[in-house]
Amino acid sequence: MKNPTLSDVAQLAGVSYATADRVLNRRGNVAAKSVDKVERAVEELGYVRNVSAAKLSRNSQQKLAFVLPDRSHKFFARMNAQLERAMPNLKVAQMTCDVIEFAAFEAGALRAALAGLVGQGYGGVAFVGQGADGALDVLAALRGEGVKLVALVSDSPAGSRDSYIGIDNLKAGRAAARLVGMAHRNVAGQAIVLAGSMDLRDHVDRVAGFQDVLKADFPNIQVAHVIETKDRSSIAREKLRAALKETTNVTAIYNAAGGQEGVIDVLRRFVDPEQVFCIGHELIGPIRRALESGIVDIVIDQLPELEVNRAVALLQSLVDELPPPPFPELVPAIYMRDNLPTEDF
Amino acid sequence: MKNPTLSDVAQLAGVSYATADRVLNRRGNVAAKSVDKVERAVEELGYVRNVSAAKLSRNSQQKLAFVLPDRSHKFFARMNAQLERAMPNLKVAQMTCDVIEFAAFEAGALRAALAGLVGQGYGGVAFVGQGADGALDVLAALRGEGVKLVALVSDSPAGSRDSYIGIDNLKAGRAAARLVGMAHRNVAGQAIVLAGSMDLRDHVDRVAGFQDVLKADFPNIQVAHVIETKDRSSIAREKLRAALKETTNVTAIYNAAGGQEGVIDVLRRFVDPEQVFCIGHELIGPIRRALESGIVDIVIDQLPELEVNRAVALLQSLVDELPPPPFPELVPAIYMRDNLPTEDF
DNA sequence: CCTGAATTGATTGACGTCAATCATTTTTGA
DNA sequence: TCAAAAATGATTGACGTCAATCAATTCAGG
Repeated sequence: MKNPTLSDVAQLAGVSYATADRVLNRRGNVAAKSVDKVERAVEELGYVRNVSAAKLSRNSQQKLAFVLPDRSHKFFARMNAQLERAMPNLKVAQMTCDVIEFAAFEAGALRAALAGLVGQGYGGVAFVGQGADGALDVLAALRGEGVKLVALVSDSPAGSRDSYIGIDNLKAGRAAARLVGMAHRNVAGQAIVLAGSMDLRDHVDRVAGFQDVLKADFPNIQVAHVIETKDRSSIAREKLRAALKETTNVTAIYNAAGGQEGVIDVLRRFVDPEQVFCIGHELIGPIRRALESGIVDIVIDQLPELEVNRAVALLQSLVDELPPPPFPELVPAIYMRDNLPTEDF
Repeated sequence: MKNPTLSDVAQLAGVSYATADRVLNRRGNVAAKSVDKVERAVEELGYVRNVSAAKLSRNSQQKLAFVLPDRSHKFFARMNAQLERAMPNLKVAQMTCDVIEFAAFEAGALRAALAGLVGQGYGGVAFVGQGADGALDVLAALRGEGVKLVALVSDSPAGSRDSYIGIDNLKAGRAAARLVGMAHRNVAGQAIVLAGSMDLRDHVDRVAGFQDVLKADFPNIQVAHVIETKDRSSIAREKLRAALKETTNVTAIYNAAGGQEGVIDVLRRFVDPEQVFCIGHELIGPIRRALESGIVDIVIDQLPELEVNRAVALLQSLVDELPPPPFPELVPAIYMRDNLPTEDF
């Protein structure tokens, strides 16, 4: 009924409490055969450390940090808001959480933000991996001092973090293409694709997935343009407008990028929603309204609230050295005007 | 830096530790003005109970139970498996979790299963609410002895449980209709709808949502039949076959029910996938393969693994009287052959 | 003002782990 | 075989809360 304690383990192993403790907390100076005896006893009793007692004894407030692009990007504002909602829960777990914002798409900004965390005693850090390639040394420094790292939304190289939480962008792009294809019903047409930057792995993946499926299953839909917007509305507006002018029979627009206001602007003014199937990413205010009014047909959303929840839970288990929660694969929502969430983002 | 303790609260409030304790743990026999003083001090210090210390002191193994339809239903097998994966995490939280299976679709089976839990000292119970109408008295009995209740997948009446975890089936049906409509591109056609039983709220909602959207936005798609299958493959097979025979120009099939093997059978043998847009619910083995082979176009999945995770987390917070985690609205996955999860269910 | 009831104060052992100290025993190597 | 090194044992205070006890004080009603 009652869980075994470390004393029980020691007793069964035939060693003192002190030795059992040395084994479990890796304090060293233990003979191999003692380690063995203790481990066998742990196994036999199914001993698991009483986390409550451990935390209480250690009596340490763990510090977490979330390093996110500034919240002027509405997508990251959603993450920020969710983090805010999670604060009470973090508090009862005896943790604090700082949010560090950095200028998105500015080279070196992530690096600088992360560098500020070195030596500050953080137990875990979640960061949006966009631009992490230029921060590998800082990430290594953090890990070196025992900080647990979780990449969010956009992955950083495998060796540089403990875990990644984000969607599979290749699949997202493929799904987008399938939906476009379905909506065409074998009618031929031209598609325009927008991406923030072909330097960003996320966007590259989405575009690649999109093109793969079109090529394989819907050959009569051609990708006429792949536009780079740098996630800026003004650029998107101009380039999309130009592309529309020089292309006949545009039947689909896939915006794999963020910052969609510019795209919607053009759609609203120059495009017949009946003729053009339009699909984008991330449900933020303006996009939602475009969806509701029929200008946009589908929005793929990576559910940042869910990602934040997972990051928090994962960091908690990492810093306490507990087994990670069994997360199923993260699958983005596909929103239409008919299944929008009740809360507005 | 360090969190305030109850002693700090007592001191600030100008009462003894004992009195502060009496207030926080509702032990009674405290004068109103003392309660007030303590509450003000709590507020001012931002005191939150140290959960680790509380759990340690109480030293109680909490018992949870999940009451699910038997796992011969592959959908519930998925839940079962996820629960299995969550066991280590429950163990470190000093909790145990029993899984009680009952015969699905058998009147009284849920009631009987729940009745077996009364007086057994459970701290929290999650149950699939299908058929809960006949078990309201047992639910009341459980709540009466302090058991926290969470309805899963299918809700039970609002007053009979603490919380509900499941998808919005109306929205799911609406989304299904939208996808069907998109794929028709203004071409007229006939749709066949299948449901397990029109007594089940879930299925009724899905069908209603489906019909709503068709009526409003795609009037040239008619619902020719609404078939009740009792979630049995044999019935689905027969009735669908008959419906197909007597209907010309069938262009869509929406299966809102579980137990889809029968439907797939018929599709495989008698239906041209090119002509008929087919959409169903819940990604289980056979459906997945039908999706991959092009017989089924879309599967809406309510992500039972996620639901189980939430139920576990929610029950934990309920039994420990902690603030509930900030869950965003649960949105079902829309699977196509292109965005299937890596793991097979 | 007195009495019984209500309220408050003071204190304590337990919960299981951590982290430390100090003494003792065993092992190793020259 | 002996000294140094390695390993082990024994013990302890702290962590913050819970749940209990018992004594002391305040309050209400007659």
